[in-house]
Amino acid sequence: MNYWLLKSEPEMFGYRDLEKSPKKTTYWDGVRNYQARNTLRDLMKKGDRCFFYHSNADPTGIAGICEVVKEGYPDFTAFDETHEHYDPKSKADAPTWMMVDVKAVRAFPRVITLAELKGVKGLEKMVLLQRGSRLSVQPVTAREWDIVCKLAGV
DNA sequence: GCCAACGTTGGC
DNA sequence: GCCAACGTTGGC
Repeated sequence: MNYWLLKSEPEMFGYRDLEKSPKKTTYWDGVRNYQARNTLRDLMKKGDRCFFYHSNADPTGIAGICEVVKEGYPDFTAFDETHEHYDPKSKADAPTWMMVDVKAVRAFPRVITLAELKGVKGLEKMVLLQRGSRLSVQPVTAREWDIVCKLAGV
């Protein structure tokens, strides 16, 4: 199994929104970065687990865990002129952008904040904590995963 | 609201 | 292919 971290702004869509979604599942649309797109398209597999990270939030941090339930397929919001994620460069017969479906697994008993993660031994190389890191879909190692889950008490 | 870091665009 | 300008991300 592989591990990932997904960023979302909770004012737009937070972990609670995922839990309240039908079947606790949603499509992860709106990723408009090629490196993140490649991860969604090529690397994320059914059953993989993801941290759900709240960015631009108070506090910023990891709110819970979700699971990949559908592997990469075209992000159809890019085809819709009326959608805020519309991208005229992406065509239905040659889609530029991809998405996966994720399902809520469990909320952390408390948000594990970015500030807290920064001091933790073993997380020094976590992508999230690298200077200037902006990737919205990023890999997490099994070791990092275990450390964070232990911190959260799950 | 500020601003540093990053990715993309487009002129040359 | 270089690089300046621009737009976006995201912490604070």
